[in-house]
Amino acid sequence: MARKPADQAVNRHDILIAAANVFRRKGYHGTKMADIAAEVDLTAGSLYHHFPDGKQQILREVLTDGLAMVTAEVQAIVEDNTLTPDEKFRKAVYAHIMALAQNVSVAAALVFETRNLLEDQSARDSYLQRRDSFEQLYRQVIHEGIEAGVFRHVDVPIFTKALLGSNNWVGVWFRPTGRLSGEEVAMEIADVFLNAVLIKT
Amino acid sequence: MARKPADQAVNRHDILIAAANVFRRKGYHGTKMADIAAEVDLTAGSLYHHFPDGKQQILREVLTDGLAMVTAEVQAIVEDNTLTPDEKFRKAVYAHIMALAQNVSVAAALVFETRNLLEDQSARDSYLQRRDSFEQLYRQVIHEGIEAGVFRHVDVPIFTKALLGSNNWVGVWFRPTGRLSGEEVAMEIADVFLNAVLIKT
DNA sequence: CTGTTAATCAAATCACGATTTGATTATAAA
DNA sequence: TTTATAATCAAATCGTGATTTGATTAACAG
Repeated sequence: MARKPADQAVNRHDILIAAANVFRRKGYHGTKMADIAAEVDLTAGSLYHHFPDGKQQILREVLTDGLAMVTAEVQAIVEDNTLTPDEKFRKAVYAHIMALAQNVSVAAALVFETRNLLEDQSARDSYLQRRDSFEQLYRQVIHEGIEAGVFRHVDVPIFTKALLGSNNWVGVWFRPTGRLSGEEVAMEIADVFLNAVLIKT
Repeated sequence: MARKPADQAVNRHDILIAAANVFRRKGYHGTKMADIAAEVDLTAGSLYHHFPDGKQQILREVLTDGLAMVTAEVQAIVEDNTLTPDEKFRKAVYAHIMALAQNVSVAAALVFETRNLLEDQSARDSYLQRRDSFEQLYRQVIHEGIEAGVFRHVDVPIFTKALLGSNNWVGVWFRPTGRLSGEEVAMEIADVFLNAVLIKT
């Protein structure tokens, strides 16, 4: 009945990656449908075959997929209850930064393009809600550490914002070709925040 | 010879503030000249009287003025050599965040709109250079603390990026009507990063 | 083979929004 | 008062870029 995609045919995922790349270079509004199309050797019109709702839909999917990816990484660690609070915290931050460093374009989109989602009231709300849930993961980890008596009594919401700010920012400045690898950066930043919360012995 | 501005006439500064406000709501590309004009009760065309180079010039001035303002605040503290390294660090972070919290729209522009400056090769380069100088201020302070033996041997560039990430992010989420005042937020975050670098006793 | 649907393209559409232009008005200086 | 200039407006200009439309081609199902 239906036709199976041929090898050279582009798929939705290729387009989303391409879009994220262009978004990083030019920003959502600065990106033309033709730019995204060119990146995957198509014409602008052809994109509507894959994304009937056009540019806005592409942005929406770049962000939801990106957030889902990052969330999955962090959640896996948060749910591992064999870890002590400080190990859990360190690993969560490490995993978070690694996920961002390995997908810089998507990471940058998560920082810069979320604002351009402000149409589609429903789609946007559901995205923001998932973003809040992600933040909640960190609050929970920090809270557990405080309860367990290993973390200082920091203001959890503010500490979390500070942490997210640093991590998100990695998506803005990190370059795989830089002085340090993603692993090293992730390690260093995890260390900074762990030192910031740990009770001094 | 020339005419002195009447009381009700708008001036360049009013327009820049208005522009920053609209930028925060809609982003640079999402902002129409008419939007900025409306904010100060003018028509789009009239803006060209104050900013002959149009929208791009307005963005450029919002950013350069904003960066200059923030830099001035931090620099004043960095240059005060009566302060111990840890006091200097804490006060610099505090002043930085206070400056951002008191000018949220400008702060948000510094984060989100710098990318849209990517025209005017010269103007852009000079801006980026000043931004680097600002970052350099922090690196210096941290370096001094390490030399003085009061700070851990953190990776200075990475630690600085982490700090800037957190601080910049304040411009994104902070609302003057929120649970905590700018002072409280500034205090809390300064505390987080001070604890992160201070050598445990 | 033949028919059906997926993928793609080239060429319209169609709006929107930055900038320009040509008055018009207000105010300070003389 | 006059006059020059600043400040402003309303109405064109002029491109650009998202989306639509109507073919055209390709690959699988039968």
